[in-house]
Amino acid sequence: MKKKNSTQRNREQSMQKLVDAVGKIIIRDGFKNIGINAVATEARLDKVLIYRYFGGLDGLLREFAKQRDFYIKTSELINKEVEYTGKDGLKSVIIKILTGQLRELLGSRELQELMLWEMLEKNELTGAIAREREMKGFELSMALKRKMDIRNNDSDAVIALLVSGIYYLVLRSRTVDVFNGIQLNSEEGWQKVENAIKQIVNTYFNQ
Amino acid sequence: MKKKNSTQRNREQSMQKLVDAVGKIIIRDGFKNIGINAVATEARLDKVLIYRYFGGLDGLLREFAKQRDFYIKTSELINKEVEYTGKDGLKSVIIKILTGQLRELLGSRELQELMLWEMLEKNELTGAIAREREMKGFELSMALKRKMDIRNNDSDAVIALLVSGIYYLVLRSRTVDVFNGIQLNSEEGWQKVENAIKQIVNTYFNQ
DNA sequence: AATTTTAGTCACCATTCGGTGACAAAGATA
DNA sequence: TATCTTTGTCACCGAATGGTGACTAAAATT
Repeated sequence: MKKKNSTQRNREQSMQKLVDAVGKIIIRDGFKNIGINAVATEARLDKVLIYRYFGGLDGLLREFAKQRDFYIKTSELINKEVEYTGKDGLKSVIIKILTGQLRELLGSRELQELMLWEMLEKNELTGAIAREREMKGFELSMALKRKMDIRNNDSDAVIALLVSGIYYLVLRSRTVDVFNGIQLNSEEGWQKVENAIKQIVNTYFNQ
Repeated sequence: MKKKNSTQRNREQSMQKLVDAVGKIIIRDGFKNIGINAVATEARLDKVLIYRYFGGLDGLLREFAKQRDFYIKTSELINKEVEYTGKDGLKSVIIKILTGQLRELLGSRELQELMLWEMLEKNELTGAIAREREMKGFELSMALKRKMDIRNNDSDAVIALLVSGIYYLVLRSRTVDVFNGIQLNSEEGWQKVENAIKQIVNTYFNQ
C-alpha cells in the first residue's frame, strides 16, 4: 500500500476534515448544534463517511476530543512548583494557578463550549474528558494540602469554590454582560475578578 | 357568560395543564427537550391550543416563568437585614445569605435547569428572568458596599466570585459526583462547602 | 491486463420537528 | 329553537433529523 497525496480519494485527509468540522461548528454554533448532517455539510463530505470511518457521531467526537487535549494545562505546568515552594511562596503560586485558569478558559471558546456541554449532558464522552481534567485539579489540591497545616482540612473546598467561581463567571460571560456589577466583557471587569482572587487567597491562606 | 366547571371544554384548565406540562418536562428531561410537540403530548392536549392561547411556545414559557417566581428569594428577604446590621454582624449576614442561596438552588431542580438554560441560550425569556435575578444580587452587593470601607472597592467582586462558585458547584452536581475532591452528592460535601464559605467571609471581611 | 478493494456520491427511508387549515361538537347568545 | 362563538380533535404540510443500500470510479493487488 503506497501513500499518495493526491487531493482526491484520501482517507486520512477526509477524516481530518471531519474532525476539523466538529471544531468549527462548536466554535461557531456551540455543541448543541452538532449532528451528523451538520458535520458532513461543514466538511463538504458525505455523512456516510462518518459512519464508515468513526462508527458514528460518538466515535468522531471521541477522536475530536483526543486530538485537542481538553484540560486546563496551567495546572500541570505549575503543579510541580507547589512541591518546591516554601510556605511563604505558596500564596503566589496559588494565585498564579487560579489566574492562569481564568485566562486560559477565557481565551478558549472551544473549552468553554465543552465545559458547558459537560454540565448538562452526561455522555461517555463528556464524562471521560471531565474526569481527566478533574484529576489534574485534584492533584493540585492534594499538593496544596500536604503543604498546609493539617488541622486546616477545608483548604480544598476553598480552592474548589474559587475555581468554580472562575468557571461560572467565564461561562456566564458568553450570554451576559454584567454579573453582580462586574463587567464580564471588558478587561476591567476581569482585573477586578483577579484582584478579588488575590485578596481572598492572601487573607485566607495567612492564618 | 357563565363559568362552568365542566371537565370538558374548559379553557383556563387547559391553559394550566399546558403550563404545568412545561414544568414537568423541565424537571424530568431538562429544558433542552422542550418543544411544541413534547409539551402538547405531556399535557394530553393538541398543540394548536398552544398557538391559540399563548401565541406559540415562547408565550407559554413566559407564562410559565411568570407563575413561578424564578429568582433567589433569600436575597430579597435578608436584603434589609444588611441595612440595619452593624459592621460586626455583617459577616454573619453575608454568610447567611450565601448559604441560603446554596441551599435554595440545591433544593430546586427547576431553578437549576433554568439557570443552565440561561447560560447557553440568550432568549428574550431567559434574558428577562436572569435580569430580574441579577438585580436582586446587585442590590445586595451595593448594600454591602455602603456598609464597607470605601477604599475597599473589590468587595463586590469577592461576593460575585463566591456566588458564582456556589452556582457552579450546584449545577455541576447534576452531572458529576466529585469536584476537586468535594463530594457533590452528599450532605457531607455541602457542609464542607459551607465551611469554606464561612472561612473565606470571616477572614476576608476582617480586614 | 484483469480483478478486487476502497473512497466517495447519490438517492432514498422512517421519524420527528414546527406550523396550519378544516371540521365537529359544546356552549353561549339571540 | 336557531345562530354564532369557542373549545378541541384530526389530518396534513414542508423541512430537517439519523441512518442505510446501491452505485461509480479510483487505486491497489494479483
